[in-house]
Amino acid sequence: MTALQGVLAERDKWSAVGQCAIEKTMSVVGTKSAMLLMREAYYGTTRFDDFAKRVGITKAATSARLAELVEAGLLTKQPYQEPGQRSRDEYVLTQAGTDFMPVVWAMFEWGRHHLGDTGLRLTHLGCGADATVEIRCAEGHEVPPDELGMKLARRRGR
Amino acid sequence: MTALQGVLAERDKWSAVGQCAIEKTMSVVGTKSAMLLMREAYYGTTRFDDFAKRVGITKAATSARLAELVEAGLLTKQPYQEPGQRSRDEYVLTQAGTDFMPVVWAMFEWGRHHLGDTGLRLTHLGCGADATVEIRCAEGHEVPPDELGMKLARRRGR
DNA sequence: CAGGATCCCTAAGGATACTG
DNA sequence: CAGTATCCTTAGGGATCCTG
Repeated sequence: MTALQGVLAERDKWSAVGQCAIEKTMSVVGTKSAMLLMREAYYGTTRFDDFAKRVGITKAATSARLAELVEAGLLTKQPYQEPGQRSRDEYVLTQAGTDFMPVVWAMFEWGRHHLGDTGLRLTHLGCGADATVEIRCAEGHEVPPDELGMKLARRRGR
Repeated sequence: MTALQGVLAERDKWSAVGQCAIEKTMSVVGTKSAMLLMREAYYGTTRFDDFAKRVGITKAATSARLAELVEAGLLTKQPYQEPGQRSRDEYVLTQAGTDFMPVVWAMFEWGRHHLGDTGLRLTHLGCGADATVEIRCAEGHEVPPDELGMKLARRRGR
């Protein structure tokens, strides 16, 4: 039982506020290949062919998905030049792309627990302990499902 | 620059370990409607028609997606009976479904920051502070992108 | 209320071949 | 290496109508 279930009465009001952030996010990066491309970007991949090979999708799909991720602001194309070669582009993470990490690693963690563990673990390099994705509040408390709520904040201009 | 980028040398070895957890997760719940159905489940929706109406998809899609979520173990069908009515099923969250929260709310938070804020906020009901989705280690440290690593643990039987 | 059936359209993505 | 172009298959999902 999650505490959010208490908000059903207000829920319909929120729809009126505008399209849900989850829906917008899924529209932008809601395909398997987009998620896997982001994963590869986190692993350090920057070259087109490496993306295609490591994700295991065709170049056509790679091209389409990378273009969308660039357009959505998660990656940027940056020119680089190897000696004797013409200038090419590589795909590097933006701040928005790095901010997307919790989504990808939350999926990783959920899959690991519920769909079979491959032995891979996220770790905190600073102290060596395993890392995971959690819901926490600004006061630093871990927020269990039954203490998670939703509120409609007064919006400040922007 | 993320620290994970140091792992590229080992990365190809991991592919051999088996299909990535992110990929498996996306195969199971990788559609926009599945995510939105989970969101509604967190808000407390349990009835078929309410899911269809609140998510804004057709009953055919609702039926297909809910069946997949039940099969994947995120929801269960539970019989209920209203006085004078025949017995029907409602869809309730399982533990695996509740465990999926970080994925959905991480998308919510990312969309809120990068695709336009609707004013909705996650809150910790216990203390009233805003809540968010973070990467933390077992020692309780918040893990910034440049301190997040990946390691291949020895797998223990199960 | 909780679907199933049918029809149709679009997006994702594989395979293959070609280009600068 | 970094794509583009073409062809084809499948899955997601809207619209509409029907059923217990």
